[in-house]
Amino acid sequence: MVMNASKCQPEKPAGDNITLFPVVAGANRLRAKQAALDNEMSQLQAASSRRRFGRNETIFSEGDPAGFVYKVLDGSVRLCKHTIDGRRQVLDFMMPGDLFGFVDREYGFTAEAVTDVILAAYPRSQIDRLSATMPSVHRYVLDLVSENLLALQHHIVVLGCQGAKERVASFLLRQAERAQPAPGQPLDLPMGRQDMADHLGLTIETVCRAISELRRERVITVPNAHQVVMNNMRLLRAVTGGADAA
Amino acid sequence: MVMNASKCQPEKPAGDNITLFPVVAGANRLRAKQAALDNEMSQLQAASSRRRFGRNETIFSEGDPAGFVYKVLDGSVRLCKHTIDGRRQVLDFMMPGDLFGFVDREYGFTAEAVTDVILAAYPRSQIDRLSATMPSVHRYVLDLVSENLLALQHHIVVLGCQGAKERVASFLLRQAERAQPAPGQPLDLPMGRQDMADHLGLTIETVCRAISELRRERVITVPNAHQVVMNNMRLLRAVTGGADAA
DNA sequence: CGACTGATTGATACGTCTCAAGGATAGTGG
DNA sequence: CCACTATCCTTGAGACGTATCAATCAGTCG
Repeated sequence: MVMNASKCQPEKPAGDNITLFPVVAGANRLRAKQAALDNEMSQLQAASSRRRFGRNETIFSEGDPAGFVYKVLDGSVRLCKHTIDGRRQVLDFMMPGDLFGFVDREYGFTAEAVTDVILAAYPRSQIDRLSATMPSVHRYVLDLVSENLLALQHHIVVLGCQGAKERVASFLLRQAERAQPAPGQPLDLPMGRQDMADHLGLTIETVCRAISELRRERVITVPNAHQVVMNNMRLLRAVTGGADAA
Repeated sequence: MVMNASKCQPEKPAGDNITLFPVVAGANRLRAKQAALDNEMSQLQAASSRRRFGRNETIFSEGDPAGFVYKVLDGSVRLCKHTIDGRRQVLDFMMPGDLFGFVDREYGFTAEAVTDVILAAYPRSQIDRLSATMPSVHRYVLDLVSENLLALQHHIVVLGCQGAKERVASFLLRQAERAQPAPGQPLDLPMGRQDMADHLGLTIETVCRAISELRRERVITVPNAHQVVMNNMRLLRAVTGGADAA
């Protein structure tokens, strides 16, 4: 139970940089304040630390005081809700470059390492201070939350309207959009089938059958359990039943 | 197709006030800036306008430029996503006092009047200006969005983990928590069965059957299609299977 | 009163879950 | 290096829950 299923590269710089906010924070108008921003940012980066977690290790639990905002540098993370009677819902998967844990004073979900993972941890106190004093940072946080909101809304449509095959197709499309693999190149799926199932409100067997069916229909190719090649994006989108328009 | 099913009271002050933000914006530290805030707020209120929509009328559509933030003064509103092939997902219902439309430059969903409805419309430009200059307002907007986020996450658990009866029970509990009816007093459900079904990812028949079952088990009493009395909150929570802990 | 809309109930079909049995793959230890 | 073992994935058969189709019921409005 030690090593990662999808082998964990020892030294890939991954998330392109370890700063909390990307250079362009969603708008160009920040350019003028870049100097001041850089200063604050270097403070933030100085206060940040790296953390490693092994596969299936818990990063934080729902209800814990939200002391840190995390950025995935390498590996992937699942955000889950656990119900009292033991059911589990995976809200989302966080991939390299993604931020999580920036809402509210207590974490609203549990974060677990899907693979061995390297994170950057930023103190919440610093983020809050920055957000309060710098409109650009505040704006960026709001943009992050908004994006999050849209993703959740879309997932509600998936869970509320779609059948099993449609859900799996939507999931693959979303992962492909985030990872942007070159056409014909395989898409990495670090999470296991059970994780997908708990994300899509299905059982592991139903996920398997849906994937097999898409494979039989030649919509996708499945070199191994953790990789998929999308042969026909158009067709895959059609499978979702119009829920994924783009 | 004109009058409301759950009779639309001609002059109930409803949302307790017509200001965009309540007096206490989620934190006490605002108190000091109250005077300045009041000034800004009065400007905002001056710029706001009232709007009326009839039952099933569209308030705005997904993709429309987000010119206004709305507050429900009377009646109720459903926020939906429509898929290309005609399926519909109701993301949430907005009741008196609730705000909607404050994320992003384009609306991410369609808003429709469930009943005849009276709204206050606030120009987005003003809100953005306030939010950029006043940290307290910014903070309040963030709180609103966060609350929204939590609600969506919870609903994902409902759709992903729960069966039909559990979903209906969760829905009733949530509505009761928002409306806080006195014990033994009926809870108003302005929306029809089809709206509930599209919210819960079920069919209208399944919603009916779940409600009937809860009625047979004496967990709820149903005076009419638009009212429910919760006889046993504890039992109702147990029905949800532990998804609604509080 | 009579027609309409929405809610409810019943019978059946379909899709997903459950339970069970192989099969593939990676890590372990001889 | 190879067999061993554990874990995960895949497939099948049958059970269960929800959707679908159809009919009835209840309330509202003309």
